[in-house]
Amino acid sequence: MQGGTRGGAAPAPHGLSQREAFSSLEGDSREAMDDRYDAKTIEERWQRVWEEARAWHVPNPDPTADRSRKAYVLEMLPYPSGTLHMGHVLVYTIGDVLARFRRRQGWTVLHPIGFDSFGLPAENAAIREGGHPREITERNIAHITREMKRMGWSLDWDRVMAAHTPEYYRWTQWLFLRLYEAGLAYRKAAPVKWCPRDQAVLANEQVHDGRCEYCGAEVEARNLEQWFFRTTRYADELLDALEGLDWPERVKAMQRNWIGRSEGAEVLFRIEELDRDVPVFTTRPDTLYGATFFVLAPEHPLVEEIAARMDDPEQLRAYVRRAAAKRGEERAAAEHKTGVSTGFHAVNPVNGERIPIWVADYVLMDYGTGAIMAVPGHDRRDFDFARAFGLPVVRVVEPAEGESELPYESKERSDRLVNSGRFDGLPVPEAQRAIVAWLAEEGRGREAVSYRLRDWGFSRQRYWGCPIPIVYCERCGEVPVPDEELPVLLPELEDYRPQGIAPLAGAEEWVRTPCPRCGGEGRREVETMDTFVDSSWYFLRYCDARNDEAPFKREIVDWWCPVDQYIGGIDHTTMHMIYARFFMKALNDIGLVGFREPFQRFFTNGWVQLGGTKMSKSKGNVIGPDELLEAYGADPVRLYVLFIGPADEDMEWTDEGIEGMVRFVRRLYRLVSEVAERAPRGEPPASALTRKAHETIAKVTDDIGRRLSFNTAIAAVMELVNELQRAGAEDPAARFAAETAVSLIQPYAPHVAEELWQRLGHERLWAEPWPEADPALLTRDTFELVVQVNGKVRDRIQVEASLSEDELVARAKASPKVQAHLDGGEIRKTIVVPRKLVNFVL
RNA sequence: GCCGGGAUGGCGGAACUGGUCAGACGCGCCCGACUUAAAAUCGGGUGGCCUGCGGGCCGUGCGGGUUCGAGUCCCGCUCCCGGCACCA
Repeated sequence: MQGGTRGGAAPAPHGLSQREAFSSLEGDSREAMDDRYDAKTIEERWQRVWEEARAWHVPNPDPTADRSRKAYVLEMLPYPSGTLHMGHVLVYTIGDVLARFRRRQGWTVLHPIGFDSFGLPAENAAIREGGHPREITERNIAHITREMKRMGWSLDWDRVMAAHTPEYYRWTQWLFLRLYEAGLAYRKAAPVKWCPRDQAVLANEQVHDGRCEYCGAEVEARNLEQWFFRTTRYADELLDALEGLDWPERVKAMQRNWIGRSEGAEVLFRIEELDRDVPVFTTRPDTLYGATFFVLAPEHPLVEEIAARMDDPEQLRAYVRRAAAKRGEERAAAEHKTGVSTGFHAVNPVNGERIPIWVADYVLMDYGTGAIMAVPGHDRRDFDFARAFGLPVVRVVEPAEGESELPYESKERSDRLVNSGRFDGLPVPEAQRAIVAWLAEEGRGREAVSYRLRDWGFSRQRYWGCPIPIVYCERCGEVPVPDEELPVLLPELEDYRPQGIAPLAGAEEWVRTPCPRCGGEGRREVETMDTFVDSSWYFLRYCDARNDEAPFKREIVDWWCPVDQYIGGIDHTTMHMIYARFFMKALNDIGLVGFREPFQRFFTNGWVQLGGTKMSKSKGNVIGPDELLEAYGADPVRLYVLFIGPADEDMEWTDEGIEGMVRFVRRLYRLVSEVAERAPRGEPPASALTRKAHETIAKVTDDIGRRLSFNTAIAAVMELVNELQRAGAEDPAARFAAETAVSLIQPYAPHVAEELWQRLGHERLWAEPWPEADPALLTRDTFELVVQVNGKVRDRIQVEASLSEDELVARAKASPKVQAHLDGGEIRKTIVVPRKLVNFVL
């Protein structure tokens, strides 16, 4: 624990205060041994019982069984870091409450767990520590598994998977081959950063100011053949299907932004000197007359053609090289726009005007067509460029009234075209239609849609990942490895540091393999898959986790899926969650699954903060679950992380808070123990305490099941416990109230609940049906009628629920307090809200 | 710039469909009981101002509005958080 290092705010180091708290828990020697809450003993005992009963294992149902009461509860696949952190504690506790709750409601619950065990962190840790990624990964998995079990999460460990095991990645490869066959996985040349001195591919983050992070050499762009999934084929569906998902609005908004659909037109410009047509994409076809120059991205294929015909191409080529070495962010962050004039010209199809062609890195090759018509009068970026290089700026859109400075980017309905030939005077929307229609007629353009979403480049020049099952043969070319030869095992490697094109290239014996098609000499693909491929289908594997003939059986997957409740961080919204959605659409089209969306309902957890900021090692404000478990026990920690605040918002951890939760658990423990011993048995009377218990059942059931409002459910149980305590252990309803409280708190604090349930003379609370509120007890036969005069509350009177509206008014009017305020006035209006209030308006 | 979310006591938060003097539950703080004392525990209090102790007035970021009634709905702002962003 990072004692005393967090912001200097805490008077005492955490370690200390927790140890004090711990000793005080044990401290009270005067209480009977039996009535002392000892988290450790209780938790170990019940974890053993559950393990022996295999309580959380769920067998696969008959695929024809009714699936109206199934719940697939899933937390995002964890990367197996050395130890659990507070984020895990929150996420898995949320899922666990839901899983335990639904099980007790008689649902068939799938609540599995696994590990995202391929990937850079393990590889980097291995490079740092000098071990093998596999050893480090497996050690971490073993450790984190123990911690997860100590948290008491009801996970089905019989279905555990880990992405780095051949049993799993065999099927990752198998699925890749299906996508490959369907034309959804393909290779194309794409630029990577290459350090000529280290002879290695660099990750984007390893490039600073166009230089290698390690040796400082100037980085080059290399076009490497890389693997892509055709995510863009589903761009429209990925966007439109968001509508039907029960996800938080901000998550949907993020995906919409990410997909970035925009409607416009593609327009063909003729390049005069090459006598070639080049398409551009624009969202403003109405501004076509305002195009005063034309820009190609530095990576545009025509740039080299142009350079080849220039008298002095060196300046242009140097610019292209410089642009290639820059990272995307560096290009975007550039203070001033840069570019080079080519001396070539493009012809505007609408008026035949010749405009100069420039090459500039503010135009991106991978959006639109990699070329633009520049309209500086109505586009900020083109305007900046025009200013920098003294290019003309023309106005072609004018607001209906008033002045407007250029660049004028807005497009009000009333804005009209000027300087646009025969389209002058047309309002912007009509002008767009008219110009596109004219272009289409002339064969110079058409309506077009462009997306920000790119195809997913999933090959990595790294060792610790799933090998891509492809062999390159001189005669046959690119050949997929046949299914029977899967898995393509990741070879053991002495040196797996990034070097050359990819570390696997160094495993010469592994690389050389006969071509599966012709038997001639072949070489294996040496790149590995992005770990997001592993996590795009893991939730399918859980359904049929021990199948060694296929990744899964379709009927079984179709029975369990889609995931009913997905839980995880909002930070995975745009990558993982889009990739997994893409996978389901692809697998459905291939016929491997019967649905198209993986996650029906999604809950985003907040972050546990300390001292106002997210816990992080670098800030030194980390509280580890290990220490908390030691100091307080799993139940109080589970209760507290869900009690601090709404689980989907960031929350501030405080030592006082968790200590308050320990107090609550101890109070519950003592109170229920007393009730178990002394409370009368038999049917509870229809008393206020009994009613409170039923109201609490209704509230907690709704809070967990419908609202996912975990904090308010705990508060409701606390209210019940408070009322029980006031009534005392001898109250005739005490036993029922205690049983209800224990039963309702069980999803949150399963160990102590089980212990208390046993004390109350029962067993197996985890399998006990969830209590149901008696509706007869929820509707009271009297209620408190609020009487207002002019909207101000003047009295509250107990009345029978059976009274009619007229009778309510009569009672209200009869109240002396109300009379005092009605005095002298004439009642103009009377509002009656049944079962709530009467309001007299004077 | 575009898009999304938010602002309630000393603090975390509650109030779900406009309807119980807004503030549940917890933390903190204050008072009391138990104790030689302390801790623990238990009981009580705790939005602000005024009070003749009956109560009165004000109060949910700011300014307007709708309504018998607004934390909740509408319009206009301020600030905070998040996503996208040379995306043509």
